[in-house]
Amino acid sequence: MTTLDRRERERASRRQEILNAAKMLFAQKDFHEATLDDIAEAAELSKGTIYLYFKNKDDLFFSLMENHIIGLIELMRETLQKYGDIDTLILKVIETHLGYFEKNNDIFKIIHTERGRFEVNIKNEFRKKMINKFLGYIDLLEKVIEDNRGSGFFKDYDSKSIVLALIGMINSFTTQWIMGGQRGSLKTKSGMIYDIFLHGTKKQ
Amino acid sequence: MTTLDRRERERASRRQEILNAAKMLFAQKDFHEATLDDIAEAAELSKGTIYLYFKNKDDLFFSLMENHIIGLIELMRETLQKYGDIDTLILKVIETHLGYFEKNNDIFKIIHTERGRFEVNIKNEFRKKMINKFLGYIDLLEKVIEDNRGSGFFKDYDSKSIVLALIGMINSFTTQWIMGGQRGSLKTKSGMIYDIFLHGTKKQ
Amino acid sequence: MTTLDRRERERASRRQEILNAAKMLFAQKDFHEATLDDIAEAAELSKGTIYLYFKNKDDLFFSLMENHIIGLIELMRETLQKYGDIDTLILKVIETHLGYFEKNNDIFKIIHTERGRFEVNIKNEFRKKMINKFLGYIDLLEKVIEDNRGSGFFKDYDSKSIVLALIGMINSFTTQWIMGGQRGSLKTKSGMIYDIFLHGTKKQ
Amino acid sequence: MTTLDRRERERASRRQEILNAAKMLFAQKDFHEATLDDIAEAAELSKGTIYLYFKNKDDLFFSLMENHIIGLIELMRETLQKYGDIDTLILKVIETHLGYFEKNNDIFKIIHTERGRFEVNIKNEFRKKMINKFLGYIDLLEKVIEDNRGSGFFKDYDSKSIVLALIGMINSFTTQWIMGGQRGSLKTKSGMIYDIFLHGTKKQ
DNA sequence: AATGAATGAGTCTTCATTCAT
DNA sequence: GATGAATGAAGACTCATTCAT
Repeated sequence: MTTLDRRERERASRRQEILNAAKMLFAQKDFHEATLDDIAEAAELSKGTIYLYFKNKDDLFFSLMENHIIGLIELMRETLQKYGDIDTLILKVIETHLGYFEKNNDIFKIIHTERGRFEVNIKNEFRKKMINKFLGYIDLLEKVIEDNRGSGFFKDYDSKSIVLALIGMINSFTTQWIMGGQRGSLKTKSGMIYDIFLHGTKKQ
Repeated sequence: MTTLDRRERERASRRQEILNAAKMLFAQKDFHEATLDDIAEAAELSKGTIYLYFKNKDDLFFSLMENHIIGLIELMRETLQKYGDIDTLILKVIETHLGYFEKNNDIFKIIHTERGRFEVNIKNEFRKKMINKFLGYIDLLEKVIEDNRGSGFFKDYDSKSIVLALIGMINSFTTQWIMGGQRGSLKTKSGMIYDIFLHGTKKQ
Repeated sequence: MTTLDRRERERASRRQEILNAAKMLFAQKDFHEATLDDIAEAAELSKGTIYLYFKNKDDLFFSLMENHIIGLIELMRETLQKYGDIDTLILKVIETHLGYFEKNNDIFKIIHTERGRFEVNIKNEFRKKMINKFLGYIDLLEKVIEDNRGSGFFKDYDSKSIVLALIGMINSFTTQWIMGGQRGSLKTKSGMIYDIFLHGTKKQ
Repeated sequence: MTTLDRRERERASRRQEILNAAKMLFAQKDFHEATLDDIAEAAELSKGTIYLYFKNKDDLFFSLMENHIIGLIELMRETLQKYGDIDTLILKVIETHLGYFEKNNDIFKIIHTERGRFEVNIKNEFRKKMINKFLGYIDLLEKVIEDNRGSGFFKDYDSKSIVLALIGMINSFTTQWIMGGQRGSLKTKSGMIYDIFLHGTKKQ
């Protein structure tokens, strides 16, 4: 079935092209301002074709997001398996997170622009699915804290709060880096974040 | 000029009614989904009237934001003048910020939903003005750090980074509180944020 | 409230203009082929304006139909009150029906073109409402038969069947007249229909 | 030429499959609402293949109709040859017509739904062809009347009118039967229609 | 012959903005 | 100043038709 395979591959690659075009546009304009005409033009496809690959604009948008959240979660999972020492682990978590968005800064822009939309107003199914993916990521990090509770490493705040503190800082620096025009490497901030977080949350 | 005064006052109050209606709707929907029809109806005014008070939808939106950022800055200024001791000051800064958004959670929702729009993609004038207001707030806090550098209180990271770390954490908890349905008082988080921030950024 | 009255009247007349334009176009093309652009242009209005008077295309279409069915029922009611003698009554019923569609032949075209659509496939609410209006008309005529049953005038077939026979013939001739280009007066057929129906359904 | 024959036969059967799928769908939806995608799926064929058998959607639709009108005409011709006595003949004509649509009620639904389209607004060639087929059927029945004029059986109305009266009644009952959900046999109405028509059109 | 991916014109509908009253 | 009717540009989505494989 080589023909079928090829067709399958072509379909997948076409889908990817659309997602790439969409990524570019959603990073520039916001959801409502990026039109399907724009996206089709950027993908060098006709508008109708997009509907062969995605049910509608929402589907396209959330597929894009989902893919990337999944990608980030995968990457983070790998990191978590590689390092045992909690100290190192935290640094690596920060680096992985920053690294991912340094590389995929378009996606960060989109998440940053649209996140509020599905966090605050959960109306439709797509958004609900989306937010669950996000929460999955938080959960993953929460477990890291939880698993290292015994070591007496962290203060007695609940794990979710500890994770929120970390994520909050990371996002803050990422935003800053994006707003400043992505100058230099975002990863250079890892050390500082690590330091502040570590001393901030460590049992004295 | 009592007549003029009254006219002036009436005009201002009308304007405020529109802003209130807009606040309610932008907190529920998102910029593009909240229509001027909605807002006019909520303000119990005709759509055309809105254009007598605001140049267009963008102007209405950014006036709303601007008012509140100014309000927050005012409030923060007062706080800063009241407390001299850096230790106490930091706690009070956190409390003031959390307190403001606990009270004005509609505005936080809007900022949270729309922030990305003017932070990441600065296209039009309104947005540029907006972002400057935000930066003004950051500057204000930066100065607090700067003014207490001599005391050897803070680590040698640049002041902006220290502020970003703090703001990032605060936002993270505020988002969490909003998403969780504003249960309890947001201010209860002040202590924890203070603790983490303080130990995280303090010179050992 | 003369101003309100005038506004009311203007609104009603505008609505009527739209209905007239719609009538013209639905008589020429079918529901799907007559576009809102066409209708707006014929009404010398912008497309958006139509939506100030009708919820959507379906609403416009069914309002048009409803108005006319109601009009026909009204007219028929008046006829029924004027004549007591069953013999005359039947002739007048036929004349009224033919007269109505001779005058409103656009509407007959539309009903004839679209009737099947809501008779056979009753999906949406509008269509359900529509068909009920039609059935109301049939009911009205059934009652005429029923009320004259005692006189031993009609054969013992159920009233609905008797009415269906009559309506069937009337429609057949109206269609023929329309297809033939509305030449001459449709009402000239009354006598023949009356004759065939009367002798066909009369008790021997 | 056995190969050619087989190919011929296969082609014909494929064509028929498409027509059957189309019949099913046009009976459910209406010309514009039944899409070629639907039809292709129902026929278990690719959309493109339909275009190898039919010029376009109109062609498919009218071929379907044409086939059936031809079928009805054939059937009626056979009936007409079997019975000599005008009395019996009329009953048999009614039974044949009702029988055909009882069996092919999908087709009746379609004709009922779409008839207006080609009867009232004759625009394109397909439709013109269609209407001529219909008129051919009327002509056939007209000839029956004409051929029995000598016998002094029918009133002196023109034959077309007499046929229209008959067809009108038949259609009226068929519609009723379809709308009522095809309960019982439509043919049971033959007697009544025959009775009303006979006495209605018979010379006294 | 058969496929089904691609097309793009065409449709309904929405909504910020204007303007006569 | 206030109104709200009218506008029309713009957007998401559909679907008959074509064509390379």
